[in-house]
Amino acid sequence: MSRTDLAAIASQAGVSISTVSKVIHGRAGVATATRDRVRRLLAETGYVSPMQRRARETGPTMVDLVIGGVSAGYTMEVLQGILSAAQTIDVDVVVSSATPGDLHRIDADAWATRMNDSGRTGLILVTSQLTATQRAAFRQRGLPVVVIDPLGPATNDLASVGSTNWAGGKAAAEHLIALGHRRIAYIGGRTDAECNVARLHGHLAALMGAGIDARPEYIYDGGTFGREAGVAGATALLELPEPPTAIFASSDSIALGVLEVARAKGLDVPRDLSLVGFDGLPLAEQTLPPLTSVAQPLRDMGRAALRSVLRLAAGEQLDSARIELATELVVRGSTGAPAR
Amino acid sequence: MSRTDLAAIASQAGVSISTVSKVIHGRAGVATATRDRVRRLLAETGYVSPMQRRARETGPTMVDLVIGGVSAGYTMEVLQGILSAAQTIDVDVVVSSATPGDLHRIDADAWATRMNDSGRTGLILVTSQLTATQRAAFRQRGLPVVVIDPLGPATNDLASVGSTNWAGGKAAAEHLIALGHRRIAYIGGRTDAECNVARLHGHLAALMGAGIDARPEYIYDGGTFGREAGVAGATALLELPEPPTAIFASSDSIALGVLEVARAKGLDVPRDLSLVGFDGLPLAEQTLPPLTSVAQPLRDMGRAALRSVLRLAAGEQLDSARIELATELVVRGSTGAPAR
DNA sequence: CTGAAAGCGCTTACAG
DNA sequence: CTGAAAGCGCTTACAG
Repeated sequence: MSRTDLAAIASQAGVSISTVSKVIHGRAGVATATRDRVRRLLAETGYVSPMQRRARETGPTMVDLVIGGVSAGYTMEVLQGILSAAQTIDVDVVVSSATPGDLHRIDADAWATRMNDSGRTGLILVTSQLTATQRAAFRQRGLPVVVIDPLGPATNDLASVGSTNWAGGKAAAEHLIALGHRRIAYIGGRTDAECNVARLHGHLAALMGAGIDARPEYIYDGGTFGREAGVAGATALLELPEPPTAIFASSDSIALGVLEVARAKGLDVPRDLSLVGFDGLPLAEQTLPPLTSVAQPLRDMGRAALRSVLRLAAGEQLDSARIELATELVVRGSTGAPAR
Repeated sequence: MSRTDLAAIASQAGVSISTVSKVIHGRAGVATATRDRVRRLLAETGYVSPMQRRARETGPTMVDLVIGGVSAGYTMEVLQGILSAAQTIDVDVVVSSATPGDLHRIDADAWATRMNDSGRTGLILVTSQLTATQRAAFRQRGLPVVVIDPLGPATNDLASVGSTNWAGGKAAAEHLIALGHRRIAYIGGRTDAECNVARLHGHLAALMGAGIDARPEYIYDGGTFGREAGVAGATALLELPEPPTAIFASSDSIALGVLEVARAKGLDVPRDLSLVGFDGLPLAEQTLPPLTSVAQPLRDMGRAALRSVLRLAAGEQLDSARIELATELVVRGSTGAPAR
């Protein structure tokens, strides 16, 4: 980014330095047309006043983080990862909360301007997505954005951190297949979440690899990653004429819901029903039986996102716009060989 | 604080403006004695460059928040309360994480200085405590501190926000007594947490009020507010020669552990065992059966803490150093009349 | 080591 | 509505 000063803006706008100064400070005595022209130029060039520049150089490095829209357990893990990494490298994290829906309605231009004014270095979003217009607003001001587990598909113009969802889904199903299961159901999370689609397709790939038909009635669309999806899904699946002997839930929260239903129905897990979750949250260790789960390295993902945003802010190029950390199948007590 | 500019410092130090400028920027060409004199004056007068001044006046209000050491569900509720309140009044929240143990080891002087330099307005701690020395460091710099649910007892020189733990504990036990229970056990959380002690004593007060003897074997010291305390406590309590017909758990997480054990033992909740939790986390609605719980208004507590810290920063006096918001017993499916 | 003087980028009162 | 000009506080090259 070139060093833009008032003089540069002024000459580009064809006005005097005084006029630019007035626009910046919102003083009266500037024609609307002139004001708009200068404003646009100010935004395009990403003008930073010497004070702001100085504040940024002197003050602590500050990164914005937007959470919201995911389970408390998931969010806390990512947050802890980011905070612990931030602490060691002396970065301050400004946290705010917004659902993906809220986010789309935010005026990114005003947001980015504000971040710039406050000397923020970059932005990390959790399980969310920005519109192209919003991303442009940040890019224009040289504010890097990194998304952890973006809802939409990974694109090259958006830095993102995720995990190997497809491989994780495949590992989960393969584990169940290796135990002898043939009737394996899938309970999905948010339909608009790319990670959910990848998990499902990993699951299907494993079935296909083992020569098992993917029955449509064994794929339940939960709509959310919450426990309620597990309750609804398990209820529906276990009432099928030929119920599954194993369920792969696309989140640990969903798996918790499944566990509740199984118990309410008097089913023993894993004897009557095997269950695999996804996320590897701390709560997976604490259920009875402890939950077999595909663990995402959520803390590492938080750390990686912070590192990426700082590297981008320093003008470095990322090796790849998309970072995928490895998932790991953690086998606990909720999976076993099918009874029949 | 008077408006100190370089000229004022220079005249007080008996040197030129140039020299002061050199000292500030650590440039060579200043005698050690001169440098020291100017440095001292700079510190004494609290010189703030126009850029810093501008940044602080222009910039957003920023409050520091330290989380850690409590369950994800609890923390997220408080965090959401603080963040939503902060959003509406345009305050930025800088979050960091530290266990109560970490916190005691931190050099508060350096911390407070840093907060001052970064233009922070105040500090909110969650379920934690500062030493007297640490509190003094913040007081000296005019940085207000508010603690949500402090570990130690409430003192007049520390602003804190909590809930009516004693009344909540009493309400829980009274509810169980009203249902006909006489053998009511208590599973406690952190022993060093004042709120835990208050809940226990509310519980005991209810028993006493109903003329029920408090049996020592019915009071289990879990040591933590986590699920493991519930597992250990329920296991011990249910193996007593005369097991309780109801358990009051001092946190929802503990109650979850109790629920697991009850199921593992084939006990029906609430027919064989009634169960009351404490906190009113979202997860309490999602268990099977849904958990009767003494709800703390965690989001409101977060909001109140933010409001308090801002009022203190504005130089206002709080009506009371200790704010206690009302708990509310939310009756769900985990409590009923004892079978026998 | 020191400071008068020129210069920096920005702001503002004011003449047109 | 506009901009030349004076001024702001700070920085810096340079003469002493």
